[in-house]
Amino acid sequence: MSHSVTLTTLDDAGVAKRLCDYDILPTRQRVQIARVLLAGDQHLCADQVLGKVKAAGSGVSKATVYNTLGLFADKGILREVKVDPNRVFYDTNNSEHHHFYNIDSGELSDIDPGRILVDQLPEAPEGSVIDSVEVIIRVRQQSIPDV
Amino acid sequence: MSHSVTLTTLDDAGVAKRLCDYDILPTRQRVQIARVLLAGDQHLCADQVLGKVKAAGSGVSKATVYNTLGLFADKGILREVKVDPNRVFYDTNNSEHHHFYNIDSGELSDIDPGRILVDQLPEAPEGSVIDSVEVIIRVRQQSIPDV
DNA sequence: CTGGCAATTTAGACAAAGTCCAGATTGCTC
DNA sequence: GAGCAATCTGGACTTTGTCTAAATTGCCAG
Ligand SMILES: [Mn+2]
Ligand SMILES: [Mn+2]
Ligand SMILES: [Zn+2]
Ligand SMILES: [Zn+2]
Repeated sequence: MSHSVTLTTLDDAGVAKRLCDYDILPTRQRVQIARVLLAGDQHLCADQVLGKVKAAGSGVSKATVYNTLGLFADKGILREVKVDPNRVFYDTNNSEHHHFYNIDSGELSDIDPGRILVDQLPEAPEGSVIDSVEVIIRVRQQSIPDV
Repeated sequence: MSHSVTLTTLDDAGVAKRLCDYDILPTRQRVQIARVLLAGDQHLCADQVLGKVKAAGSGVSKATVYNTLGLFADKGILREVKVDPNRVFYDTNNSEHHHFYNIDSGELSDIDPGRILVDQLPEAPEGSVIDSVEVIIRVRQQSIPDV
């Protein structure tokens, strides 16, 4: 069993169990949000999650979506990715990995782990301790070269 | 002469010349903003720049501060650092380097170049091309260990 | 059961950061 | 000095997210 489950076919009971594993009380709203998220590896922002939950016919308020995403991130079932000053992405892949960010399309994608290596990590400034190391490779749409 | 000038004693004429070097027409407002910025190596957000300009007794509008910071970044005299979803930092050090970001204090600081090395850069996704590579080391205030 | 109670959810007000616009200013050039 | 393009400006507006106070829900003791 992998740590980052990506089954499309996760029923409410399965989702609830998974939430419990992360010490999250599985309310109706949390299960609905988790179902949308755990449908596969994704990088979604709060708005998109709200849209998908609503599209799925479930009624969940904006405040609850924000509360829940924050809770999920705290509990470690999701990872926040802060790469764009306008929105936080929630990453269903909670293992250590880095990202490409397409500044034209706004699309975030994983960098194949092992395809990058950060060496010689420096000491954190006096009085602080490292929390996370994040590599972001910003990419642009390739422009057509002149013929 | 280094590329990133950090003189505290840069007069209006000097600043204006520097703006011209970057192909920026030195208006009164742009010079005032540049004086605040080029006073030393700093990582400031728009609000802080606006505050400093106003504190210096110069009248510059919010819209002009935003326009000008964007222009300076486009022209390459400043670098935008996107590490916090709430604000963009403007870095007066426009050379390639990476950052520590203290998530408790909100302080951004440079990583000594050469103290970090990113290896085995992966290929950009099909149809895209690398724009920049950014390493962000998030740090926390060190908690006091139990006695 | 059933009232009590804490946790959760909700609508909508609010806030922070940034963008946009239409009119005013500025700085050339002729 | 008039004409003109670039720039600047106040303030309305947008986006993303937070906050609050009231309603709902889920549990549990009695
Ligand atoms: Mn969004
Ligand atoms: Mn913002
Ligand atoms: Zn990811
Ligand atoms: Zn820097």
